[in-house]
Amino acid sequence: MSRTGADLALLLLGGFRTLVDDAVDELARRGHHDVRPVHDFAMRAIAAGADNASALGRHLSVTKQSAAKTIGVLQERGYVAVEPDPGDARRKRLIVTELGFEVMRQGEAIFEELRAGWAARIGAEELATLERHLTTLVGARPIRFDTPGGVGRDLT
Amino acid sequence: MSRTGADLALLLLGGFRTLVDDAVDELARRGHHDVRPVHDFAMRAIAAGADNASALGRHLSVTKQSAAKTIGVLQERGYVAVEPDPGDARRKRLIVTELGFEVMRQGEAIFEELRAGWAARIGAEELATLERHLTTLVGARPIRFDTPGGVGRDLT
DNA sequence: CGTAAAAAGACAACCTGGCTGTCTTTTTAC
DNA sequence: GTAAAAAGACAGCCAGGTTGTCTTTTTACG
Repeated sequence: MSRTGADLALLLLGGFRTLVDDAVDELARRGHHDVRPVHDFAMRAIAAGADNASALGRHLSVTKQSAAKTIGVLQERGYVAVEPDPGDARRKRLIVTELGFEVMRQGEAIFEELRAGWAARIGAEELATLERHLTTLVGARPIRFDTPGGVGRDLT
Repeated sequence: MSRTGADLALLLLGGFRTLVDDAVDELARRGHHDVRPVHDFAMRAIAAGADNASALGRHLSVTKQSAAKTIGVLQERGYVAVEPDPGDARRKRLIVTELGFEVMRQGEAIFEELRAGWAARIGAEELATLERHLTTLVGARPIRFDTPGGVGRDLT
């Protein structure tokens, strides 16, 4: 059956939503009712080295103000701590807390289970091929998390 | 290289954004600066039979209030017309206008070009396989368009 | 035929995650 | 020493979603 380009876009979004919705549901079942995908991705970015709001914004391809909002929520919920940067008074250093790491670990485990389910359904080789193709097509482009309906713009 | 489940989710989102961002940019170049993906998908759903706000909401997996907002924007911009339903006074019938169809046609063409570019890069057979796999995995699940960071809920 | 339930839509307010604009403080570069 | 750049704070706005409440109309049922 022939598909249109728009259908391809919807398939990709559908795949994303399937994984993410299932992951969020499972995290909620495990007691974390207040974690959304952007939170997990933000914590991953912080743990990977984006340790201030400006850097996190760049990592997530959002403004530092938007990143700061997300940080505020993560801080409020105890997943991230903020402290002064000893080497630069302008900066606030971000630290993923133990609770934050716990949520990230559970998130990883859940995503792995979901991915394993996908591998079981279409074949591990086929899934690896699918991932390789998407890596080729998407490349290193920064991924933005705003509303699929929304249009982001280049950031400073 | 081994990938995590979260990376898979990001690859899917990245693929979606790549297509959609490029499509929106190209539509803007062709004079339609005010069309966002949710508008195109809403018009597609209306043209496919979701001809009132409640039905559109179900189609898009959002509340009828949210669908009504999108309809309001599309109406304001001349892409959709709203008229009373002769058979049911409660309902407002939605009609995609000629301008709306024009935008949809251009959107289709742009998405086809983008998809063709993908086929050129990884092979038409490989792309068809990727689509078939995603169709298997995503199935008929309704796709929601809210913020990837957001968590939608079951709707009435 | 009358009434309760359901459906469609309108309206208001809220939420989330993005944006722009403005400002202050601090660091860097010259 | 000063200008430019960077980091962050704050306010307000935007888009697209939600919930809650309400009215009108249709449907189902006794």
